[in-house]
Amino acid sequence: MHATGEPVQRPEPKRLAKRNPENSRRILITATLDTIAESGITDTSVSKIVERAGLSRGMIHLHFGGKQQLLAAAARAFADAYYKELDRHIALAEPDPETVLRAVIRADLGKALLNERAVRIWHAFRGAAPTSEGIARFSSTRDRRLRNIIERSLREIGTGYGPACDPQLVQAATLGLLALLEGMWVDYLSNGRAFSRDAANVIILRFMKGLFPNHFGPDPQLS
Amino acid sequence: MHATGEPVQRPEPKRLAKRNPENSRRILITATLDTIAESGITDTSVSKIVERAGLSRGMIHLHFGGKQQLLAAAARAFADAYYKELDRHIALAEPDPETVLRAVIRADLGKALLNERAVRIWHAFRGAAPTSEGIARFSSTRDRRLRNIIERSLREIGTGYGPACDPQLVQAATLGLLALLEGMWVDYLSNGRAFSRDAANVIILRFMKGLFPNHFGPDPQLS
DNA sequence: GCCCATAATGGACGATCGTCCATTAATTAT
DNA sequence: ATAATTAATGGACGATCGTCCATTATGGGC
Repeated sequence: MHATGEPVQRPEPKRLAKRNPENSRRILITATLDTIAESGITDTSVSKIVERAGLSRGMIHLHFGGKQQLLAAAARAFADAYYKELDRHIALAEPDPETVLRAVIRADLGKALLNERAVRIWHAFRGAAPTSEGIARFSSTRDRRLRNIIERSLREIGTGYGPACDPQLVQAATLGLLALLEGMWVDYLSNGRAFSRDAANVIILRFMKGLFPNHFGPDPQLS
Repeated sequence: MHATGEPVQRPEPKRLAKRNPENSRRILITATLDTIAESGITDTSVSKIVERAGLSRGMIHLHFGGKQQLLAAAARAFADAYYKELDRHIALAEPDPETVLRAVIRADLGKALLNERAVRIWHAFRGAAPTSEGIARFSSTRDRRLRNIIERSLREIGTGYGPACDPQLVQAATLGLLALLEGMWVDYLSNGRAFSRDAANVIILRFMKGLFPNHFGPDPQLS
């Protein structure tokens, strides 16, 4: 026993985690996305992130310089993951333009990209983008890249409809398809349980066939 | 001069604002929506709201019971304003179903509903809805009501296409049109400057005409 | 003119926010 | 083996958060 009432200052032999900065960054980004999906971006705090990550408070400032930059990095990582999966599907479909578009639609509506976690994160970033430069950069990237992919494929398809084809048809169809995909994500977010991937796929194909009657027939894989 | 260094405790004859609780509620809701549009929902604090409203701190707790309920009330007010404008357009168009749908599309893309402030607020609420019951209630109201309006009109139009018409066509077209409208709002948010109301209108009509060839011909008011 | 119900005020409060940094420990270089 | 480098820690810090309430001002009913 000690004579004084003072508690013994036990140095507590701190076991630091293995040094692995790259891994720490990855863990922090994942924890950030998970927290946003679970609590919403408003309630995503530094404390919640580091607690989920199992790392110490200082890591965010050390590796990203601040919370805002971490959010931007998370937005970038999220966009990268989206395109990694999308590109995988597109690579299998090329070079036929209609097959590419079918693959894009199927991938965008697939479980890997369209799920509760992803759609919550997506819309949280969308809502925050107008007032956060760092987030906006990677929230708009998707549109640009995806739009180019769609537009290129549609232009190729459009040539098959001869010069009689309205030159604005391709642009209209590009914007419309993008809007349809976005709208389906919103529908999934709002209606969750009632949403059907196959039904959404069928609807989009119907709309596309309306503009390009010689293409986008019913998917044989779907009812 | 005063003998002591103590500043005189001037009672400062407080001029309270006129008593008008209903007006105070309205001012607070407007200030909330303006703050969300300007700073994003993450940075919308009680302090910012009351400062913009020119009212005192306690008003939020007094009139709404807390910040969360104020946000919910603001979401409801925003949805109400949307439908007030929409209903105004629909009333002029009834009872012809195609005219109603054209009015819905035109109203949804019009300056009164689709503008920078509105679209920022809309997406901020959308992003917050999954984790806020109060906001979700009035964020999904729009879908339900709008969907019913669209579905009813489309069903009426669909009958003109005889029994050969796929019974799922109406449902598909309803979901597709909703998705297109949502998607156009997202496009406006992301691409702001490049967005064209008339172009969006034309695109949606094209898509609808693809499903209902005897309807939704080019709007004579548009190029 | 007085009273009473209550709209309005603004500061106190503890909690939590994000940032920062002195310290500790793990790794690399010498 | 020792020094130098830097990843990792976790608490301190002031700022700001949202809530709450004692107090003050107001307007309608008597």
